[in-house]
Amino acid sequence: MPQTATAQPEKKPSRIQLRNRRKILDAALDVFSQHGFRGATLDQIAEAAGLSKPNMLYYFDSKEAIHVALLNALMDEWLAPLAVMDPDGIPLDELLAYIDRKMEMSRAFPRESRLFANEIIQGAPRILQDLEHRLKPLFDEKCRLIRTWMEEGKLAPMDPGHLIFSIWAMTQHYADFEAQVQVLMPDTHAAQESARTHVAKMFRNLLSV
Amino acid sequence: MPQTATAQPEKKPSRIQLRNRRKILDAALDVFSQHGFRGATLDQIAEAAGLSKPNMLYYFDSKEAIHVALLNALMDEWLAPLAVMDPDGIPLDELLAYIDRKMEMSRAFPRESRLFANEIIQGAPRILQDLEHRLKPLFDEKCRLIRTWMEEGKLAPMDPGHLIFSIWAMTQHYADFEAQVQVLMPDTHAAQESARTHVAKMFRNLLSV
DNA sequence: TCGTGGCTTGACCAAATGGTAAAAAACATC
DNA sequence: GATGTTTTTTACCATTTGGTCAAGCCACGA
Repeated sequence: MPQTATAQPEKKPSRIQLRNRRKILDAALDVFSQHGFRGATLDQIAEAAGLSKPNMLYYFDSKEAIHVALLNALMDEWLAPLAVMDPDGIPLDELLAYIDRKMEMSRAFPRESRLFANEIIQGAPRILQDLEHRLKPLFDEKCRLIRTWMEEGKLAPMDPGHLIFSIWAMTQHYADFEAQVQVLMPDTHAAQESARTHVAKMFRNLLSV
Repeated sequence: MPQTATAQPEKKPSRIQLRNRRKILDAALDVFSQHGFRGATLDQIAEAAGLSKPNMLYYFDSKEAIHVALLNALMDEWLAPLAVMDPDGIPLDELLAYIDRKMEMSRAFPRESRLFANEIIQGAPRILQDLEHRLKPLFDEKCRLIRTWMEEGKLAPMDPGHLIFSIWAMTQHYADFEAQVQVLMPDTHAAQESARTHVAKMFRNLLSV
């Protein structure tokens, strides 16, 4: 059982294991992000991964195990742009840089964005714990930081929590609702580019004191 | 075949038909908005509707027929707040009123919001036509209107399309990602209220010339 | 080069799922 | 209350789905 996340003995994974686990997780990202957990099937994932279904289940105990592993593996990566915000930087620059990083991630990793979006829209049944224990502390910490900046008069005053929500909403919209954006603004490339400057301007305007 | 939307003969539906079709659509809204199309099952919908599965299929030809009927029935209602924006009103007031209507809808009808969100995140396979033929014309019309207002100097200049995206992103975020919002801001009632003023201030700030 | 243990497969299974057929029940109309 | 029509139920079906199992393959260290 190479996949058990149980404990001590844990041999180091072989090259084959690493390669196949990566293939599975990548395929799962494709399928889960497109159909959500219940809508995705093991056969789809197996085919996308180029493995047989039993072979896949040799690496992960169950469908749910794949999903959880995927979310866990991506969570840190997904939160990195926020985590990196520097208390010693120039407040407005830090926030605008954060927004730009998020816009860039949305553009570069739409599958990841939709994976989380699907999970959360459906009530986050499989990552509520993670939200509590990994997202919440980070969120609270950054809210305190931003509030401090505002109290020092470095940023326009507002609720830091809602500010962060605004940033998430705006940046992820272009990835999560890409199908709609594409219908309404057919020139996707231009839309992406102008979206970036639009969002940047919007928040600069909002945050400037 | 009471459910065929085909054509002419179409007898007027009986009281029982109306009642049961409403029950089915309401149940389907519950289930589809929570699990997405592929993740929802007919058994779940039937149970939520208080009908047997075959009885339900007496009213709708298939799972897909229920989903499509639901989306169609809700589309106009969902677009009403935008449609109602008045070319002869005061530009800033019109837009802020629109934003407020959207925030209110998000609060009052989160299921509907999530239904569309699920469908669009998953690539909108069953309503692309509708987006093209019902949403796009309305979107284009309102973009032209807003552009006119901006050219008249009544609003700060920006891309009207991205402005509308911003409004959608911000207003729907609180419904679609409610699970996350609830983890990060546990006092939901207060969050809802402050969200409203936050978003209003944000866009007033952005749009004021 | 020969085992041996990690890796892969084909055959299989029980449960769930979307959907059907036909009879029974309920209802309306005369 | 007989008769035709709408609505509901019971029993069923084929396919899909998540998952298992035992046997076979193959890579690699001794």
